[in-house]
Amino acid sequence: MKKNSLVQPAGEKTRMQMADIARMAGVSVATVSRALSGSTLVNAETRRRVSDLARSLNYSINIGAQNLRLKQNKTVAVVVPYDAVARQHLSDPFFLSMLGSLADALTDRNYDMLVSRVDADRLDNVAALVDSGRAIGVILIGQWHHHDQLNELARRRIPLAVWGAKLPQQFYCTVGSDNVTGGRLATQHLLAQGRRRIVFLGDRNLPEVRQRFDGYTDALRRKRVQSIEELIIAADFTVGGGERAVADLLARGIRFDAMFAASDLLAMTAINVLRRASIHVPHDVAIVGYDDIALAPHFHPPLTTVRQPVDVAGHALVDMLTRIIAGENPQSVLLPTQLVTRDTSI
Amino acid sequence: MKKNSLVQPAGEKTRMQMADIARMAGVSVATVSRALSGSTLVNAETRRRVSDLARSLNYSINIGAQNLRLKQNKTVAVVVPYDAVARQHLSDPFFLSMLGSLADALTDRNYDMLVSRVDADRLDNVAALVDSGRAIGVILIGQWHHHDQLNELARRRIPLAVWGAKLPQQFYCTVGSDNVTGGRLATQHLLAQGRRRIVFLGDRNLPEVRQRFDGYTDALRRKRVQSIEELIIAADFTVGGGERAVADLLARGIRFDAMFAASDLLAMTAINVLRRASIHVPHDVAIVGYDDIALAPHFHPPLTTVRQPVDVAGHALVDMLTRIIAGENPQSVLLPTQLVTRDTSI
DNA sequence: CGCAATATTGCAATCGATTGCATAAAATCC
DNA sequence: GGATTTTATGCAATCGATTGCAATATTGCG
Repeated sequence: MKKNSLVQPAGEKTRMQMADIARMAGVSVATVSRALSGSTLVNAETRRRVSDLARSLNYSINIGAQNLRLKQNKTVAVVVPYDAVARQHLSDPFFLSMLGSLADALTDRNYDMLVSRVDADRLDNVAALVDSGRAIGVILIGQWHHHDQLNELARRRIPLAVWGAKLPQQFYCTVGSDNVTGGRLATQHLLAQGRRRIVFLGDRNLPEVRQRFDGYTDALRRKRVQSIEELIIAADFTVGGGERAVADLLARGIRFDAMFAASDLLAMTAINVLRRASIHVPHDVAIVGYDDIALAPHFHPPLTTVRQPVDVAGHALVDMLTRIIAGENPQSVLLPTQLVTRDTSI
Repeated sequence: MKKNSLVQPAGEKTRMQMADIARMAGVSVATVSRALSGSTLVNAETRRRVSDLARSLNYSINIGAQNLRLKQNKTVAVVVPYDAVARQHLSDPFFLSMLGSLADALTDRNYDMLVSRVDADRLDNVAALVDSGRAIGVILIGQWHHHDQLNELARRRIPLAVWGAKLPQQFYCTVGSDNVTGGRLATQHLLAQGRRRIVFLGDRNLPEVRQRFDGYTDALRRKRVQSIEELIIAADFTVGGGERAVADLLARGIRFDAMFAASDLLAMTAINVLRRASIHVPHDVAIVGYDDIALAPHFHPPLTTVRQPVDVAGHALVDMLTRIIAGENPQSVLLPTQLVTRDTSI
């Protein structure tokens, strides 16, 4: 008889709402609202009756309306800058594990996770996520070389937590691993094996890689080993990029007896290229990667690498963001890195 | 003086809203609303003035309020069932690429993507995502063995699109690759190389793997090759699981000259274990994987595999979901698979 | 110039929830 | 028994937007 039953003969298109529960329970919406929130202002028996009814009808409070009324928001945007040119997707497994870690941390705190790919050249778009009330704050994975844009976001008071390196003149907060120490540990380990011609593989334009490189040069300096320009190789984080870089290195006939790669993916790619050239790892070339992704211990040979504590990272980022939202002014966090010695470097 | 200025001395805690723009522009909120939506009901000059003002103040319409009023919703939940016991995280790179593909497809259609890990044993929780208005529909990656729970969700009229296998007695819609053909292609390819003792590696309890296995047995039958029970090896999708399974296979001294693995990750793990046992790939054992993940062509040796068209998959899933939401009753989609011959099987 | 047609704008109801305040019913007290 | 307190419920305003309808300002036409 009602319009509803005509519009959608197959079933209830229109979602259940509080007024429906109220009518069926013979009470007002106010009472339903109170009952469902467990208020003691409503009679215990009524409360139970309403709750049971709501449950049996699979009713869930409309979050949008609730958020509007309460001026609250339990959604965090997780942004992965996306290089439209390089199609640098979510390709690195490290990002995936990071996403998993964030999902865990946010779920723990009862936040929803809105995942957004944003064009790296238009990072100002992330402000709209907050300005429009879609999210209460932003966690950004992939600092890359967007320092200035991130500072601009912070200036606009967008609650923002970034996974990356702590830099001078930085007005946004980061959580990152101790890249300098990580780079130093990796390099010292290789030096301790008697290696002297150690390749550094990675794109130093990226702050995190730059810091790992600083650790590398620091380790060399401490050991009074001359740093060799031709062993410093630029390679982006893509598989193809690493492949080209190492192949090129071989083609140029440059001798080296070890390599420190800025990511496990790069290290693995390098190992594969070397193997194709009949260069034995670790006998001819010892290799240390960075990240300790899930695949690292199962690679052949199992990969020596510097572990970034991903599981801690998610919680640290969420923690930082909630504190920023609460009006605090937290310091950037440096998580400890740790050398994991396996078979590519013995 | 106001309470706000005490709570948040640094700046404007309260977000800009339409009323603010209206006051500053000297018009009513109605006019602002119309101006920002580009309505011709408002004078062109006023429209421009209001738009400019809004832009210069970084104002964005509150999506929550807008959705409430318009009874619309542009958020899709992407759910990855999470096995609390096995800690089967988002570990497989294939899932990651799938997530990327979905992000692309949803962004194209101007949808937001809410990513949710849900306990695999409590899949009924995903209904709440829709019932509460958080999302307008659900895309689920990881059918696993949750057939019944998924049917139950469909029965409750939750708009749902699943990546997985099409099964009998299925009331939800799936997009998946043609697993049977994929399995057959892989096996026929190995048979064509003269291999006869072909290991099948994978967990046949999972529908997709089961179908790949059906393709495997079908190829054997067509070629009148006896299927050998001891070559059928159970292995879950984790790295550790594959490692144990293959090591166990070797320990039991079972002879084999080829292997069809249900995922690239399994294939790679297997290759590493074999190499450690000095078994040469592809000379001693030819291997074909499944998925064609980004790493596959860069592995050593480059991996022969069956490609699942991930890029198409995202659009297909989003397409299916929007059609379900529009009240249509789409058929499950079977995407073509394709053998990619590389070096592990020559 | 007067009236109709048209172009702009604002008022107020609405979306689905929450909550202060008023009120009705029941319980308690003197 | 009547007054007062306590308990339970409902009314109506509110959150920040959209839009039908009414009202006003402007223009065109004879």
